[in-house]
Amino acid sequence: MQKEVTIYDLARELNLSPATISRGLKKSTALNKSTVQRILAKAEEMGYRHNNFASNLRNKRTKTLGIIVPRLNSYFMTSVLAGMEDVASKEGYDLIISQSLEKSELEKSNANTMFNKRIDGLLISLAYNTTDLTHIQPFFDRQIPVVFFDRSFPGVESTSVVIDNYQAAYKATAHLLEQGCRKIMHLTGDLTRDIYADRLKGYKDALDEYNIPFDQKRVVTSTLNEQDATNFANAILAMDRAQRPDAVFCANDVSAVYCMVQLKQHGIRIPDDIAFVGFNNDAVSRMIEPNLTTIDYPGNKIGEVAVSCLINLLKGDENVKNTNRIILHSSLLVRGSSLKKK
Amino acid sequence: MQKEVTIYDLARELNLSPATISRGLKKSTALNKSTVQRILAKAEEMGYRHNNFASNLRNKRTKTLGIIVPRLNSYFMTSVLAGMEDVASKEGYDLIISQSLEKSELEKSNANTMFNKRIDGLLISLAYNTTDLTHIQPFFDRQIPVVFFDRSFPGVESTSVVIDNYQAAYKATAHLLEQGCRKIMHLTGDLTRDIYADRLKGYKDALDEYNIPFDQKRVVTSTLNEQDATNFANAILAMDRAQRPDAVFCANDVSAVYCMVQLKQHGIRIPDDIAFVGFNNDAVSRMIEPNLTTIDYPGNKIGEVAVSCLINLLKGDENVKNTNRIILHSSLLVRGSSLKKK
DNA sequence: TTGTATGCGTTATCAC
DNA sequence: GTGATAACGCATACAA
Repeated sequence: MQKEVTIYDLARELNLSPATISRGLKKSTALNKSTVQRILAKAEEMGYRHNNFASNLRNKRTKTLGIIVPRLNSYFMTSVLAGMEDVASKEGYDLIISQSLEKSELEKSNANTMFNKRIDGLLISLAYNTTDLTHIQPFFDRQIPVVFFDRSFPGVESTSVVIDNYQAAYKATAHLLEQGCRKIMHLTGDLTRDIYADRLKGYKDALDEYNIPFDQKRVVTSTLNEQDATNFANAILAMDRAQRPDAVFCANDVSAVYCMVQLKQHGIRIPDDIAFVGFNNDAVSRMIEPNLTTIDYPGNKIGEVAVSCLINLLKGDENVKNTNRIILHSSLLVRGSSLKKK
Repeated sequence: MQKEVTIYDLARELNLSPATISRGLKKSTALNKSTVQRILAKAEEMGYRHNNFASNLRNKRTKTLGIIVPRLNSYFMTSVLAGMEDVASKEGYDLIISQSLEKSELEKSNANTMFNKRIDGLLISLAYNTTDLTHIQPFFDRQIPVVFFDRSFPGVESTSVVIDNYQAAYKATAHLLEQGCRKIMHLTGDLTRDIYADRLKGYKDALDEYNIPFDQKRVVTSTLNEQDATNFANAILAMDRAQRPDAVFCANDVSAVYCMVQLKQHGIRIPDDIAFVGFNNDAVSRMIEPNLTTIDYPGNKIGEVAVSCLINLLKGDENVKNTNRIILHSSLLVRGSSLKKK
């Protein structure tokens, strides 16, 4: 281990006090411009590296943000993280990232770990089956700011950065209705997650707008994974003609794709027999044939906004503190899977 | 900000010295068992949290490992990270994760950031176009251990955790040959990355084994992304019948899938006209029809091994220091895309 | 087995 | 403008 250069070394070399060096390094305006220049130059020359630990110890801040996500393996999540990393690093914050793998248990344990690591703030997108926020309570208790993104919690006092899932689902469903579909099924996730509840509501209201009676049997709740999507497809295949849907609106792209694969293997033509709309604009939506119509929304932006928001909270910004929801724009990308030939 | 409990608080409560508390907290065997118990109990009771910063400052270690990956958005990478997180957290290490997005420039800047954050060790999978290791030199200079995984660098003195890409590619190609394919094309990535060079070699040697002359025109280098895969497919479509391949071996699944999609849209039947083999066992390999034959290898395991290795290095383990490559097992998963009907 | 004293590198509070 | 000093919380060499 090589010896590290400290402010004392710089002080000695420049015949200044460590205090002055410390100020110079952060370009304090209370110092002579020329002094600052000399200090910066010397630091560069001697290969000085700021020591976060001493600094954190002194400041009682860790300059670290914790992130808990359900999974990292979607294009959406990757974009979110990229956006977060971008803003965070500009503001000098580190990120600690962990996955809950959609399990509430793991989410709790991750939150606990982060609490013990004394992160300055937490960014979290909830797991499927998280039904309470007791594991977040320690953060609330210590006034450590928490920002929810994408998957939030109803009625929570923290800020949430989300899209208008209701609106997006409404648009998706209305699009199918415009294509002439009348028996539209909806494959959704756990309805305790507000994003899925909101999407269901959008679906319902669109039907209502077109005077199609809502039918509970047309809504299927699942984990949206490969197995469930295939099961869902099999259920459709088992229906008699009169029952069969002429369209399916899935709450994510992955489930839509697996479902389409299964249906196609059994001779269902898409979109002629059944039209499809997904959600997320994942890469897979462009791999399936026909390409999947889906809802696109900006992961990057969500990440950027969430971190900015958190950092403003850390700075004690009162405006942010009173902001409950930040809603970002989403749009419908129409592709082959939902375009009925006229 | 609530006041934190320190070892001094515990010392006062228990009428012991801070030194004893410090020892007790790490269950030093030099202490009375009962003393340790009392300390642990009190710590629990008072809500004591260990302060990493004070500890790191004292120890001159950060207990943080840096990870640089090309991208986070594949199932493989997610598995690798999960494996890394698992072992690292068991050993009390934090992870800082960053993406190079396949750009050497970004990789350099990330490495630099991590160097300045004083990570104890670095885990890196190189970007496509990284041709030198000058950005890693500072780590070598300061004897900060570096472990390469998946994508390594030829001739580097550090340990690498990889699979036998040569063997895997050999198996993949031999499988196609056994299916009766004779005009096998290979879509590969940047050949400066040894994994792609090795795969090419495996492809060549398998051909050789079957006495098929190697033809440079049958090998296409690309970035393996959506656009390149589609272009590659178009090039195949533009060939006259005699030239057209009867099989394609792609260096990853994503390119194979995009290529298949494009070919299918132009009436090519898979596997009858052209058989396909990919690499990675990504989720998309099971979304395409027919399902893609691919090479499966354990991301989790690679992550676990890489971190164990790095931690042993940090402990000064000489055996690891002298280990140049750790090679993990991979296997061929045969699926519809390469199974010619007899 | 436990206690004393000190330093890790930085920064904030006073001084001057 | 700049300097002296203490404090952040922990861990270790040395004493007892």
